Amino acid sequence: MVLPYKIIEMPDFDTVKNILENEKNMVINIFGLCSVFYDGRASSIATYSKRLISIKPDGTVFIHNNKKMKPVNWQPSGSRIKVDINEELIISVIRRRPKEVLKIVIPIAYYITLSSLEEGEFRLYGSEAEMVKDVIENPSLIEEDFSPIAREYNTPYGKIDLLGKTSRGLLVLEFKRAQAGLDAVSQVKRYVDFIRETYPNVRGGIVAPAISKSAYNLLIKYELEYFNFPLNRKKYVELLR
Amino acid sequence: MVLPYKIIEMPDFDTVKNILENEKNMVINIFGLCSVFYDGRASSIATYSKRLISIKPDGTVFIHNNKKMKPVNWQPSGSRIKVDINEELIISVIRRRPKEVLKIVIPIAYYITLSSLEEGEFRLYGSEAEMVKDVIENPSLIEEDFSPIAREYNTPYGKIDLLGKTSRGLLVLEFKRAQAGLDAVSQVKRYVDFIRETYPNVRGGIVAPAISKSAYNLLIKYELEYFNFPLNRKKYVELLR
DNA sequence: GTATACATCTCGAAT
DNA sequence: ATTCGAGGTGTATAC
Repeated sequence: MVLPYKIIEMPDFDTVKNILENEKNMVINIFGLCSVFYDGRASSIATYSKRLISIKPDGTVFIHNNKKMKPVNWQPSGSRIKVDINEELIISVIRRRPKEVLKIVIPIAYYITLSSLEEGEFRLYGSEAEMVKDVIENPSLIEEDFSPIAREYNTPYGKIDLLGKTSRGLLVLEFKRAQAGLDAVSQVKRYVDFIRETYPNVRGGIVAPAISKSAYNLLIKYELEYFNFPLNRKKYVELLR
Repeated sequence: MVLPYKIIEMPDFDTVKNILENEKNMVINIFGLCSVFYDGRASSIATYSKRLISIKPDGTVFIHNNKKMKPVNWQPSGSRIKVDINEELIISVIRRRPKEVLKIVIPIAYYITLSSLEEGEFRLYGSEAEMVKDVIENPSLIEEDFSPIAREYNTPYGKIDLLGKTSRGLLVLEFKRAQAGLDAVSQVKRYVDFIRETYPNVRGGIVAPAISKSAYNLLIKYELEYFNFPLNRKKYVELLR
């Protein structure tokens, strides 16, 4: 039986270089002392410290320290990897668009692991798209005579989540899966202003399980409306059993 | 010399449980077959697949598959970890606020690594805050007679990056380190509308290295202004040498 | 390619 | 504890 992993402790630089250049289907983790230089959308310097470097077959690279979710440095998928050996091991990760370079300088590698990860099957429940779907399937959740016209309706100033009408005219709806903030109010305002240019009889509203105090104040100032719509989580929890 | 890591291949469940409960200063990586159930802000199911689980001392947990930057599942720092052994190894990661639970079910663990990662020193150059600083130090970059009054000036509808005045009245400035979009325009609009309520003689503008076409159109519609301000990257690149 | 908005966004700062 | 906005946001999607 072939094991789905390989581990090399205290590898020399040639071994690491060889692995990085030839193992194209494994996720590679290197634990070592390293300094990291980034230049692209911004620039950064991370001085020598013990960090964990992960490299995926699709060109994703990230470097973690001992805290938090966010890597210290990274490069998204599609990046190209180059390895050089000097006094130290140097891994360069290059991205074309936007043009950016990550340079990882490694004086000591404590171990390197190769693991044959899979993509796996994954399902997520409770997205904004599902909220919109729920409303389309049951429009009276919004107003008794609400009837949807278009989903993701395009305007020059952004896409309307759901455009519909009632006996009182058009209704522009912006959905938020969590508490709505100022940005959500500004979105609806942009859409309603645009629609109103050609169709004066239009209202706008936010559909969300909650709204921040100042967002609500702004909403009122703009003469928009708030539709409280608690995400029905129960049905998703059922699926997890 | 004590090595800054430990690796156990094909560990039994008791060994993994013991490590997770007692090794409080190491970053722990487990490569194994696992299924993952998440319920909290949303819900998700990841069926059995070979994935890499990382656990940091601060309670951060993330689970990667073989592609992309984003973990399949995760839990941010501050989460509490509980380990149970049944037929399978079950790692529960619990967060209080918001209330959410991640359940990792592991029938086979191929290896577990413990690595003593450090926080390290890190500096980032090229943030929006630096742009604002540059303008404050050299206000004529905006307009000949521009003079800053307040940074991060608070309004009920968000914070103004930089409030200043010229001979023509007040000037509200919103900075963007990259290309400005519709959202940036909406921000300035909110701030200018508010200031105008008490001080009619006010203009608003976006300071950015670029602006999208539709954002520019909206800017004009709102009678706001665009100040082209290319981020001077050269000085940061110098620092990387 | 460009742009727009979502995200279990994460994270820090300020109230 | 809440809320706001920045972020090297990443990611998918539509044009």
